[in-house]
Amino acid sequence: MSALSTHTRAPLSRSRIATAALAIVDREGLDALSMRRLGAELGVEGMAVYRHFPNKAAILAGVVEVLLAKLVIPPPSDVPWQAVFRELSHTYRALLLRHPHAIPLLAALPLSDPATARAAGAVMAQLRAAGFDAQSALKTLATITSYVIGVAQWEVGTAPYRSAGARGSFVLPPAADPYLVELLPQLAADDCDDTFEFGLDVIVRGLEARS
Amino acid sequence: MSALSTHTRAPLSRSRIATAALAIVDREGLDALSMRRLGAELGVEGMAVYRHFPNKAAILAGVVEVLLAKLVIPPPSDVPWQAVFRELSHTYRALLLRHPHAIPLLAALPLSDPATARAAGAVMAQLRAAGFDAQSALKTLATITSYVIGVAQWEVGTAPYRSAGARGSFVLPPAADPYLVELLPQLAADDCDDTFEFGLDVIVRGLEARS
DNA sequence: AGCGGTGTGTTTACGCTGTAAACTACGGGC
DNA sequence: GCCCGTAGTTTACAGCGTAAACACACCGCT
Repeated sequence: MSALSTHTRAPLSRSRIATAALAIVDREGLDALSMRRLGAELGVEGMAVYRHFPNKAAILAGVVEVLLAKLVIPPPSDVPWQAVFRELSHTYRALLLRHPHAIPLLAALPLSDPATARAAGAVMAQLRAAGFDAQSALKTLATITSYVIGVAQWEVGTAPYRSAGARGSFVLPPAADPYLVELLPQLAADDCDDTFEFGLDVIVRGLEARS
Repeated sequence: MSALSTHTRAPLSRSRIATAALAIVDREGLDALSMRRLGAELGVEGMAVYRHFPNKAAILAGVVEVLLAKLVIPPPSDVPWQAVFRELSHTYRALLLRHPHAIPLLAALPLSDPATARAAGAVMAQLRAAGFDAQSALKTLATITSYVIGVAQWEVGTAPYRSAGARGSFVLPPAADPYLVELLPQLAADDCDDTFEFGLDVIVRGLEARS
């Protein structure tokens, strides 16, 4: 019986495990990802995962890998760099927003793993092709990456306030901080896509002004 | 004896606890902060902390509060907004770099606690005084906050590579990703303060171009 | 056909975590 | 002098990451 079911189920693999881990993170948040929970998701006993990953950190790296693999970065072309720049930013932003619970993972990117390096390298190639010199391209990459991730974090962090505002139900206690009272309705009224576009415009214009 | 020592030591308090927690985080990293460890730091039994904070999340909020209290934001003046903007950015950046292990805490800022609201409100006041309308001020705040935090995260995350580069000892295995091989020396040669200034210039210029 | 090795998953165990509950001891008001 | 509230301690529990020992199915060899 149990032998049969063991025999029947699909075998574990690095990618199956990483994908399952991402599914848990997406569905239940980063904290919900434990070895035992991951095992359960795969119909297996937790410790089984250690046959394929040395430790939990490696699994998180695997999740990052899965995420960055979804990031298709087109090869350099003769499209004006501003358009390319905007498109890459939007693509990355969309990925982050599709996996809000995984943002801290991508924010901490140590560039160590090949997945990150590959993505970074592809963007660098784009920028170089657009005429940026190596150092400017790197600085630009750092700037835009920081910005996109930062905004996504801001957005996710402030989401509760926006939705509370939309429902017209701020949970503010009557004696709340006056700054907060002033800030929150503005925050609630804020359209994050607009805000992102605002900052993206600012950065693109700033880069244009530099040349 | 033990009664005496109990009697002698300074009593616990919210701020004493939060400060001790920050000290642990600074010295040993976020993961090292546990209730028992925090108790030990205070010469007390872990569980004692629960008399002053309802749970660990509240302690982390307390740490954020302590950190943001260090952020002195000058009142509005007639200094050109570009200078104010640059100074605020540098001040915040300096705070983050002085507490690198706490960056994830500040990155996740949900604006919920009064401390965050106070700081955000003070910056908003500055921007308003400089002639930004309310929505632009908020978007600008979001942009610069995202950028400063993002760069700090980038910087901390890539620090190992820079220091390895400085020592001329990349730990890259011979068969490393070609992108990585190309990227890493550039990264190692990068001066983060320069990179920060680069992006800050870009943003300031972009904001100027907007008006 | 039988046998040993290898590789995958399971079991058990250890020290750690956050925190609920019960307990102890001190200080101030009646 | 008692009595209560407050601060700190003790004990306990479920869950964590992971090391180690174990069980079992498969493969190639003879």
